[in-house]
Amino acid sequence: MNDNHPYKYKYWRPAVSADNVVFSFDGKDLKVLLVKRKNEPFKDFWAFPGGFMEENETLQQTALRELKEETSITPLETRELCTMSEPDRDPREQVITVVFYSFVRNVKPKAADDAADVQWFNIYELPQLAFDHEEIFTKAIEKLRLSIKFDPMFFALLDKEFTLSDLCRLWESVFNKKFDRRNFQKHWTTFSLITNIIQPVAKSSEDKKLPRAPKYYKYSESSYKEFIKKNKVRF
Amino acid sequence: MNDNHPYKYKYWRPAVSADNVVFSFDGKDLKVLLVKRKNEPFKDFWAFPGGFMEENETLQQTALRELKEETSITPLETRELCTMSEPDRDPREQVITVVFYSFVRNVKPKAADDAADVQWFNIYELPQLAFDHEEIFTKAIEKLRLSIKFDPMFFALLDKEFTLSDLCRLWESVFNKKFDRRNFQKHWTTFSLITNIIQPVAKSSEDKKLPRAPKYYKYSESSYKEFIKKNKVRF
DNA sequence: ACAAAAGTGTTTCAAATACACCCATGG
DNA sequence: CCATGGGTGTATTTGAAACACTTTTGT
Repeated sequence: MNDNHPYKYKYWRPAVSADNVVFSFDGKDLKVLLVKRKNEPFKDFWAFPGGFMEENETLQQTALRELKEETSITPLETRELCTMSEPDRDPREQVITVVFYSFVRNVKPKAADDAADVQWFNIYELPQLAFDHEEIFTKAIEKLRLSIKFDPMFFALLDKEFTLSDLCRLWESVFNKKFDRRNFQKHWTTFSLITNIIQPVAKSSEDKKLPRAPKYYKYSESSYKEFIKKNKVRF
Repeated sequence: MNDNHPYKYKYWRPAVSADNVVFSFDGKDLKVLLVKRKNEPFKDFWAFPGGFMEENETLQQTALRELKEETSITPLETRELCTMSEPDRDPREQVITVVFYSFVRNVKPKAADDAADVQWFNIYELPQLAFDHEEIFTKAIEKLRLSIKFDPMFFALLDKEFTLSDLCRLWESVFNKKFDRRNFQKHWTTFSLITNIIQPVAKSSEDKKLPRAPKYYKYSESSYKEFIKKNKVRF
């Protein structure tokens, strides 16, 4: 590195980027947001939206800023997933990337300047990805499956008012397998209705055409926090 | 930044460091490894061992290299904890740090050049820490408590051959509370002996002076993997 | 009348909890 | 002979699992 630089710490430094794994759920399939790269390296490959860090922002801000720039999407909440730092993960020079994941609902992305295309993909039907993004995706799915039980952020994937069938379909998408609807419902109507984590609501507008009208529920953050407080480890 | 630099990506870049939260367990208390800083900023404050990234290494390698340099300790395994990137977390310029955590047993650290002192601290009696390291520690404890049930790395905190009382004391240290010894033992002698995750061994050297000779167990990685395979999510 | 989506019910079984008691050893 | 650390046993309760049946409505 040129010695005539403004840094106080005289250390080599990698380029630093932040990427986003954004999930959404259309009521049937879990989707993940990908952008088609307009530039080298990996031109025309699909990749998770993201970009380079700028001065005076946190990496989370980098992630959200780039996501908005490239796809016009802004999730309410993001979580850190992992950091990728293999020296040759970018063919040109060493770039470390910090990956965040988030959930959104019912949003249509708009492709921006440096992305040729933006699209939701069924998580079980992904195209080939740029860089080490397939490895990133594997980590994201693992995190997803680990956290669905206790991370209330998951409810961001559902409408504010949802049915237990909706919730069940979400779980089935996350684990890519069928669950027993009866036991699934019982679990939530006993365990979770006692804790009030989900609460019944009178659904105002009934849009779906269903043989029988389902009950609707909403997620209660305050009850969730109450539950977490009480739920201590014992033996 | 000076324009005459060798980087292909012409972006601003922060200094990047890696830090280590290293836990150990002396049979009674959980400890964490801290170094006393010899240099500014935060001179004479205690901090987690770590340092700046060098070219052509991964962040995990950075963490392990710095840990070895500063304390002479090399854990068998490390895991990523989080990334800290608040612009003002370092008073001189923006430094992002990727934090790793690991477990070791029975090692004495040796202070090195750029650390005035190295010491194990009871995790419930920590001194004031440098930078945002107290926030890092809070995250580390949370991770610890979340993962003790299913992360086999935890057994690295025990001797290869351990008693169920040892294991119980470890849990008690992690959660900072007492467990019912009877139920704790039953849990491991039923659930986990069936899965063979821990297996009884004939203890060779009996060093402790106890009223009654306890049974000794060892952790079985292969049985753990077998268990994880079978343990599927259902409803 | 029947398919399709939604709801409820029962029985069983495994695991967590909350308890009490016995055993061996060193002082 | 008793305190201490270690081991075993039993009753209760809870939640998960594996099952079948009923309700509503559009066609």
